[in-house]
Amino acid sequence: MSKSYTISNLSQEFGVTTRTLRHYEDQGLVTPARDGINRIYTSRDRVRLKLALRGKRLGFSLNEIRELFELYDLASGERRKLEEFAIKLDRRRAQLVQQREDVEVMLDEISFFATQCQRLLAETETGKTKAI
Amino acid sequence: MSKSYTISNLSQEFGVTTRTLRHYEDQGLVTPARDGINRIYTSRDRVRLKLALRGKRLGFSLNEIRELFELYDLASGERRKLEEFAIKLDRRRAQLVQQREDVEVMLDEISFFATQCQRLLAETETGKTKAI
DNA sequence: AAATTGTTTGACGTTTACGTAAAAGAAATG
DNA sequence: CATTTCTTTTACGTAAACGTCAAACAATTT
Repeated sequence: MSKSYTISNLSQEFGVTTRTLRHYEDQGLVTPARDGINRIYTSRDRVRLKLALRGKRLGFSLNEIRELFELYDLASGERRKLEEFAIKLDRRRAQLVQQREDVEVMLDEISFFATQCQRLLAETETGKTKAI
Repeated sequence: MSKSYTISNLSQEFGVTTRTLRHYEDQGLVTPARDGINRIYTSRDRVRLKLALRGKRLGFSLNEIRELFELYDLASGERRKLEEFAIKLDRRRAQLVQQREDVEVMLDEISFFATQCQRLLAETETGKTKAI
């Protein structure tokens, strides 16, 4: 008897709208059961939602996320599927490595600007402005 | 006399369409000069394009990228602007830190799957399949 | 000169990821 | 019982980021 959630439960927990959750269902990212007419989300749905949102933050499309889920679900290994899987994985990995690099560079730049900014703010604060 | 580029030069170098470059101009990300009617991109445009594409890979919108460029251009420090700048920077930094975390987790997961995948592929290759 | 190639400016089309509104049913609460 | 509150489906709307013509002009190349 694992936990179950209503649509607003998950909506609130993850800070998304119920519309979003229904949309994700349309896109096959979550597959809640029904209590009569109402959606009942399982902890599996919750995990998927979490993964989906992380994917989103990384710029993956819902479609790509669904594909990843399908790959996660790949249980019995048909050779052909596995090969495709391996190729896709490698593409993703390369992409992520690039992204990690991007993030590092961007963080460096931002921290430079932040420093500059703090310095300038400090100056004006102590009245050390050039002109006045 | 720094280098200059045609639209197809940059288009090819960065693997984007000319339409994209024109679109980025519409959005104020690049500001090529003109040789008669034709666009002439400077190395400054090239740098901006590079930055823009990195921003895109990280999931920034063109609008956010433009805002960042405006911040880059912020030369004379009006106190108010600087404060807003600092706040925006901090939000971005938090976002990037989260993203870095996301990337790490995702890379871990992917490498796990890759390993599994390789193992399965190796098995089928050597005919060590369970049933047959 | 004719044809190809590269460029321009519109301008409408498309995909993604939801937003938003409407109408209606179910459940909780005063 | 009446009224919120939560939920449902249906369906049109929208913002972003280009795609995709079309028509026209300029510079090369044959």
